[in-house]
Amino acid sequence: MSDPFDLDSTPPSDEGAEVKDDAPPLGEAVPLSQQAQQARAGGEASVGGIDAAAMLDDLNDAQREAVLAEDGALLLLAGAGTGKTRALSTRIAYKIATGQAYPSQVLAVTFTNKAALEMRQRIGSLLGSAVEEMPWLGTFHSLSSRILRRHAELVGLTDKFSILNADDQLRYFKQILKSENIDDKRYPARLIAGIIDRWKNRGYYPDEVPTSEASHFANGHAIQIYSIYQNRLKTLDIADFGDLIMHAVHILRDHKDVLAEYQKKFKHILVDEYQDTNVVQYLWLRLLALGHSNICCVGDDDQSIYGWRGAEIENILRFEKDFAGAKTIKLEQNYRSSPHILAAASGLIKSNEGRLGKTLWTDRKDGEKIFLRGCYDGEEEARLIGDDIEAHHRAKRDLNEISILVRAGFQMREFEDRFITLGLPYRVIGGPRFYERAEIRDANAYLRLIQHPSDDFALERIINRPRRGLGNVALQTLTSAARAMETNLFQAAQTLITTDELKPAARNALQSFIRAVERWQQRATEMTHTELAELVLDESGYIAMWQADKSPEAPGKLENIKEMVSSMGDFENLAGYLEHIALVMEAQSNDSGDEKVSLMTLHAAKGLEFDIVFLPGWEEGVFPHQRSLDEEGTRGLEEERRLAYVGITRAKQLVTISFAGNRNLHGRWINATPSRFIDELPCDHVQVNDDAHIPSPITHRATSATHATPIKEAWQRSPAQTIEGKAVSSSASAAQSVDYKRGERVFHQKFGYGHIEVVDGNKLAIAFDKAGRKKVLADYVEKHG
DNA sequence: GTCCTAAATTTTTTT
DNA sequence: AATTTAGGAC
Repeated sequence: MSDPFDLDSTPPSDEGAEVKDDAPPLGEAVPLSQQAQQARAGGEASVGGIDAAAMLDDLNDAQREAVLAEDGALLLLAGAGTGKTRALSTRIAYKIATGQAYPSQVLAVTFTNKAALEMRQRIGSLLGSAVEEMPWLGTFHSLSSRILRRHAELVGLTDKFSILNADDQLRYFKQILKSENIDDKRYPARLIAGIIDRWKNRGYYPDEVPTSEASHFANGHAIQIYSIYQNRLKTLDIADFGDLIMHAVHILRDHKDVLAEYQKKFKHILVDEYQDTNVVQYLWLRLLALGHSNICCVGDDDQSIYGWRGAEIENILRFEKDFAGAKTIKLEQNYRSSPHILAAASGLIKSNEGRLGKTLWTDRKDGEKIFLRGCYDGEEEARLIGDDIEAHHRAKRDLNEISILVRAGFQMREFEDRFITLGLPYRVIGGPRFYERAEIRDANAYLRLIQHPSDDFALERIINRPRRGLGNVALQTLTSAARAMETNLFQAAQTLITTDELKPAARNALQSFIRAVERWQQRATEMTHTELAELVLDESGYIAMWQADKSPEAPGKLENIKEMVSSMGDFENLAGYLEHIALVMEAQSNDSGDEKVSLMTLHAAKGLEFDIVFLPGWEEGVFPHQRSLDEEGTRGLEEERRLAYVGITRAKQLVTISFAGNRNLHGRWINATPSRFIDELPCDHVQVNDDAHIPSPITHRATSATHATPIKEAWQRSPAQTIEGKAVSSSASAAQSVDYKRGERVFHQKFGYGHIEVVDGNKLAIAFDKAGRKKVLADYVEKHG
């Protein structure tokens, strides 16, 4: 009887909720201005001892207007640093505190889990502990997943469906390409995946794709694969990321009764980062908001940076047409950045066309101009930034308030290398994720298979990990058997072990594997999911496999698995845990509050702020990224420019933009040109900085740009030298044969000091004091007493 | 079926 | 440059 997703579980009582839903304690009947006065006067409007009026005290006029605006469609056009999350959270908290809505009647949607968490915390602190639950606050994906589980049968799934991750998805596309005899050189799986993803972002099932697109994209192969793929997912009872939202929209669209239920349920809909919504997400909102149109969207057209994921900036530009009678409130007072930073960012974004147009202003007067620095190459850039950060650190600046924002992940490496050498503590945000590590995915695959035997992707992953003698041939046989029977691999395997299609050795191996899984499934009902995980990882031999592994990373992997198992205790049951890892991917950061510099991509930085921000790699081809220009033209360029805008506006006090004259990109030296965005920065707010305060070890470089030099001239002069003569550096350390022994202490140019753990010919596995375990060639280290 | 070597491919951004 | 994939030897 207990349905975890019961729509009306949170209000005081199920029956009562119906009535109260229609007549909230203090209602829309009272004009809002009056209501606000009441609230200010003494909090009569408040419920549960919370002082709703106090929430308004620290807001500016526009923010207060946003909180108090009448029901109906409302667009908050909020520039960077204008307190949009604050306004949105307060609007929700205010509605709850004044009794206009129960927490369970508020649908609040964000894009990232991080944003959802932050909003939850903000609302929580506004409301105190009085109202903790906000069951319908989450990301589009997590909320859709909930809706989908509740009505899965309407789209041919069960409530236990698994969620497919991008990795397995791509592997499966490759399989289909092969089995359909499609040339994967001409039509790479990535391309097909991209096309299908775009269709899903627009909400098209295979039979709904416009015919012209269906026949032209990838010569018709895309639609062919999409159709096969979607059918297969259905038989396996699996949904991918795109499906979560697409299926939810189809359910709402095709089942009036279900839609009505949710429409009635959600009295208030609030959406964060509206500029990033794509077509399906728009439909999703549109359907749910239909009727009362009680929807409040917050966004900034200048921060739309997810066009490549299907985001339609038009959604926000069109808002007032979409929702008749919509009201727009602009939040323009910026509380974050200094005037120079704000002016530089505003000047840059002016080059974009088709903006809604906001004028950010601040009453701050302090602050320095943006620093611009040309460097010889990427290594020097990393060194100079490292030096700057050390200087800030010595000046007692908090490292947590310093960040380096890069265009793409590969740019992070040289900074990590440099920071390790310096011993400078740093954290990578959105870097390699815990749940994406191979050992964690293996362990989870065991659990997925037990939970949901039709999860072919899980079975394929672990059927031969550890080695059971079930290699490609056995898997091939199994796959074709499954296809012939039109069922999943697990069921096919159960049949296959009763026939003699497989050789005896393989058949026995398969049989004992299947029996083991069946046994674990039974045990699952009689123990906690944590105990189950321990049992399975032990009995399967998976733990033993890593224990027997002599490679230096094996102990770390075992450590990760241990961490994973212990984290499972935070979840109610196995299903809850699996749902979490599929949707969240990020392990809860148990960051020990230590001071650390943050390193991340510009995309990951959205919504964050720092005192000091470094923006390296502003070179044509890197930023704006070449691919973006090639594939999206002007549209792509404008999105890159918005990304630059996002980067600059993260800073409260200090921005340092830099570029290198020579850049090593995947092994080739490129003679780089400074980014066009540098030219677009207004000169009055930029200071060309040639490291007057930090002596540069590169002597053959021009070092004379003055503060007054216009930006253009400065960069044309400074980093003009190219790479000749540079590539000699590594050949100097000729291979002298030295004997190394286990336990010996050594020094490495990049990783610092460490001791040898394993000697394998001229290869050494070394545990570095700061850099952790690495495999290194003996030529690159020297002995150290 | 497994292991080793050579070649190809990667690097835009994420739920 | 580094990691993944394919092919060939055993």
